[in-house]
Amino acid sequence: MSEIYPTGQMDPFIRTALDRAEIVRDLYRRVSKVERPEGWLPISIVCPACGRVGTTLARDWDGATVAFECLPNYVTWAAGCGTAGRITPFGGAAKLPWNLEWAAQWSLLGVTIEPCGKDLATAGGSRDRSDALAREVFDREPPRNLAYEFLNIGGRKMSTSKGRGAAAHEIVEVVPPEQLRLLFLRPRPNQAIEFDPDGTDAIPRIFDEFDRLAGAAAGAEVKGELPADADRIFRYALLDSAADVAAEAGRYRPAFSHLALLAQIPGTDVAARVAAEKGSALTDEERAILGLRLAAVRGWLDAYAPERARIEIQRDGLPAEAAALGEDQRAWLGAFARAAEAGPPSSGDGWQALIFEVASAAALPAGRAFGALYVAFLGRTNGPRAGWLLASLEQTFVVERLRAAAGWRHHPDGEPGGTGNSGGPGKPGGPDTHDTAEAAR
RNA sequence: GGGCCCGUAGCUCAACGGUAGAGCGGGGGACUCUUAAUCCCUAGGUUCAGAGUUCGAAUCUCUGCGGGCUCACCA
Repeated sequence: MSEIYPTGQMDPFIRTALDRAEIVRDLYRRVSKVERPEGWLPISIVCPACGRVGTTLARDWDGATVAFECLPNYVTWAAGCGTAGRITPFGGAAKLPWNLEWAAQWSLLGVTIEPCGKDLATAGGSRDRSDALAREVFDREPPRNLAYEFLNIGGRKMSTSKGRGAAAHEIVEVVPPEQLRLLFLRPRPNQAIEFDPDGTDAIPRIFDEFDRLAGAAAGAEVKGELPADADRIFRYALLDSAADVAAEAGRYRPAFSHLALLAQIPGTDVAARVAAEKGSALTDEERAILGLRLAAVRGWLDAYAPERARIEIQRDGLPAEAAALGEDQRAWLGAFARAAEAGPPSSGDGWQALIFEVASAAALPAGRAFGALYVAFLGRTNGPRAGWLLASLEQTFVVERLRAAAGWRHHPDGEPGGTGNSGGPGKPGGPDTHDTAEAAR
């Protein structure tokens, strides 16, 4: 705005404001209960000597010039230089006070609608003053207003003692532009946006919602209900709202939570995995999307993710959750330990194949086999692709842990547990497993 | 003290006058290389409370309670 003053375009409004200074004064008093001194003029002179704006006081408008003085003690935050004199307040020599400038802009630019934040829209606030100024000083209906709400970051202050606050620049690091736009577009404008990324799945969720809208825009069937304006919301969430929506919507976007897993497995070529899951090579655009998401994922895991999103190899010992393992799973783990020791696979694929192979031989459903592995190594019933997880660990640790998990026994009544009902068709395992069990105790 | 927004299933929200819904989570099930994936089933919430308007209210009005934000000047 400040570059408009020198062009002279604001001059007519400055003149009007000065001519109607009494109306402005009265209006401030009426609308906002702000009392201006007698003879006050709605103008801020730019001191020709020191260039300060806030330190000057103007009076005595004669239709061509005003008297001004740059006062040392007018405001507390700056000291004027003491210059005084008369000046023509046009062409950049002076500025209008905020509320008048706002109202003048509406006339200058022909604004018909201008939403504003609720801090300005409060009763007797800036918006009320500018509206009244437009009507009474510039003889114009103010533009249509629409007060919008704020974005709250989980009720947290901007900077927390832990340094994991929610300053804008920090959020931007974890939420890429298009997802951030979606965050603002989705709720109604008069509704405050509660965004609490800390320890929640708020960030993954906004990615998922974005992907869901993309899916819908691409014509795919998506789960759940869609908002009435789903296609428009998606279009305007895009950085370039003139972009080819269908093309954008059709791009392959790996799910955030899935990437969060892949990113936590050491030695994984995430791009290769994602391409394999897509079924074809990634396009340049998709590579860019992946890069952005991976950065977001890492930032999220680093600063915001809840504990349950972090996977961690339980190095210290067999997780307590292993108590819940079934007999069939223990037997399988024992067999798998032997197979792994006899012929350790060298790759994630190899491990993955071995898991299925041994599970098949033991007639154990794959789901239970995988579940047993996750419990043994992560202390949870699910996790990232087990083959690659095992491939990232040392051979001896893997075998050792498998044996320990196979031998863990709840053992409430002293019954050794070798009831034989786990043998079944699965030859491998049986006796060895039980021996291991005894040894482990 | 004034203004605005919100209070609906564990969580995030949708329905904005016409039989309370979705996603996620939770629970159950399926799946021999998909394994926080995918698919199927399931949850039963006095819609903050009270009063009013209406044939009918989560939805409109009023009051109360609770939560959040905002309000000199300057820009």
